[in-house]
Amino acid sequence: MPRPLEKEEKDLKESGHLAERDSEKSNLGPGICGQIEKLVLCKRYNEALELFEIVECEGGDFDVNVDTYDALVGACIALRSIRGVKRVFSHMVNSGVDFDLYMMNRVLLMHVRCRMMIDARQLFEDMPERNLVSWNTIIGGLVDSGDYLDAFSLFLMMWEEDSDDVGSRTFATMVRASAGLELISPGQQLHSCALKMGLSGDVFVSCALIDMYSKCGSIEDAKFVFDMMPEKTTVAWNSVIAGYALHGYSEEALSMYYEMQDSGVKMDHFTYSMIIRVCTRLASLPHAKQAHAGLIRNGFGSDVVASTALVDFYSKWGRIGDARNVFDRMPQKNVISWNALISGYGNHGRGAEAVDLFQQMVRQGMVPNHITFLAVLSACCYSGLSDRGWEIFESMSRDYKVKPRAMHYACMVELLGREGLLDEAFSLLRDSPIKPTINMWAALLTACRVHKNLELGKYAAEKLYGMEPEKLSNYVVLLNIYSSSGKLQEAAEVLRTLRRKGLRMLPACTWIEIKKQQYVFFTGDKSHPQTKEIYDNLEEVKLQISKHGYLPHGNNLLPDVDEREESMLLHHSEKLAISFGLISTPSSTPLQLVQSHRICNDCHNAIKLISTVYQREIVFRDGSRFHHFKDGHCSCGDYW
DNA sequence: CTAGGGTTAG
Repeated sequence: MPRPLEKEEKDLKESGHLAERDSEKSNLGPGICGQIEKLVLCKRYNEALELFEIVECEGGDFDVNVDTYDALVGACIALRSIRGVKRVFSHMVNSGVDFDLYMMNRVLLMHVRCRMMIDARQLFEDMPERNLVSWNTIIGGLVDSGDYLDAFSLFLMMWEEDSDDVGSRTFATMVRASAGLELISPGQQLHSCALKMGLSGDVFVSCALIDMYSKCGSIEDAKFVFDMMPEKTTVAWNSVIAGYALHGYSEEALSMYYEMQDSGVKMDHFTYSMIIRVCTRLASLPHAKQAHAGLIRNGFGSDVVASTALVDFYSKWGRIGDARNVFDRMPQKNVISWNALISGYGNHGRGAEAVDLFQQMVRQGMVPNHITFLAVLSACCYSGLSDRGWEIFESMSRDYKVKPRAMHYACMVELLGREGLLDEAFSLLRDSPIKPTINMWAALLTACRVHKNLELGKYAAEKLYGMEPEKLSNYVVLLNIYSSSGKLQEAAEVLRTLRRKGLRMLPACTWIEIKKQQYVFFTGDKSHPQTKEIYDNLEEVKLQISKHGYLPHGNNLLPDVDEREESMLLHHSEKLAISFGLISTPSSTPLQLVQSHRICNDCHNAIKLISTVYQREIVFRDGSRFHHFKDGHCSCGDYW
């Protein structure tokens, strides 16, 4: 039963929300209707609906007036309770209460909010009269549930019925529908209509337009609409930043964020979530720390989404301890938060802890999804926990009713491949209930490369050519397999195929951030002002790691780059970047690098030794995965 | 009617 309402009642009376209540309706006991209305006013919606249900069950029919129905409808809207909608609505119908236009619109909204779109459409059809609110409610509901085309046809009906009555709200909604369809032309038409009707100054229309243009691929138009806004709201800034982030313009997104900060507009948890994600892509620790501080300072520290983004950031950049800290402080966590941390542990080569967390999450009643399983399976895979991996793989559909998808099979192919069980890996791929996908063949091909199985590797590579003939890296892996086993003729053949197809290898580049500044290095790069120091230091590094057993072995494995680079092994972009990092940061500072291609064997080996000799943690993201080098070991288990 | 923007994997 509801707890007493004295405090809220007092507050409401003082604020004028409660007037001469209780006396006027006394048809049922001690003012049940009044109780319900008060509970709704205090946002205690669950209790309001419970009370309604109790009275309904006990008393059979009791008189409820319009205000109480309105309150109950409000409770259903707030709670999105389908059960509530059914009960309240049928009570209303049976009571013969008068559905005026206002009440019809409320009832319509109640159905829309609870995603009962079939009933909502029927209600709308049956309405004896409709106004702008009715149209907006039903059209908005259709857009929210992704029925964009239906939304358009209703909008056109509305337009024909009375085009003068179409307001800015409707326009904003329809612009959102165009964004959902990812069709720019209806969006443009709506834009010009809005201009003609003088609605373009409307904040909501502008924000919807920004979002629509960026989702339809025109960030320039989005920026134009944004620039035209006389007063830029938080959402306007967020929308345009989201646009840049969506298109991979991370630097632009970041600089817009600083402009937003300077403009004095309040930033919210949406802003921070996006920016933290941008920092993840840019591998920028200082900017991420700044955003983390801002998040806390502005009181969004307990936001689930932003905190999850932070967990992801810290774990991707080598700071799994910090990730864990953020996670442990989160007052609420969702599946995504757990997934982020589990895959973090997996990427750090800490599979046992990932499995522990998985079990902990299940014990706490969190329901794992397909991504959870991908995270925990790949954690087992990276750490060589194959028995545990198989157990979990088998339990996922049996105990958790999550059907393994192609990616889960690809992961298990990799798990077998790591152990050198290539035939078993191939059988799993062939016998899986899913048609083998690119990822499954690629996992097999990687296994063949690492374990030097020419025949199967060639077979997998050919499959991949058929599936993605324009993708360079497939050819390069085969090229590597051939050249590393001395099959030079075959290697030359692959190169000829490449030329025939006009596929050019792109130069590899590595970038590193020092003091909030990004530096990019190409192989043999001499454009940096400190070039001499970088190269001299590299010689010194080579000398130091040679004492610990470093031997250049360029003929062993080509990187995914131009063959010219083979002779420039020592000057690979990752080595240059690391050399620069070593001389530009205090000792024991971790280094963070991003590489466009897959790291080559020689660099991988060299970096492992550097991490020991110079006592540096080196976090390296390459084209295929995440490497965390520490004390001479890499989190990938030397398999990538 | 009270709109518009955000997090995990690939």
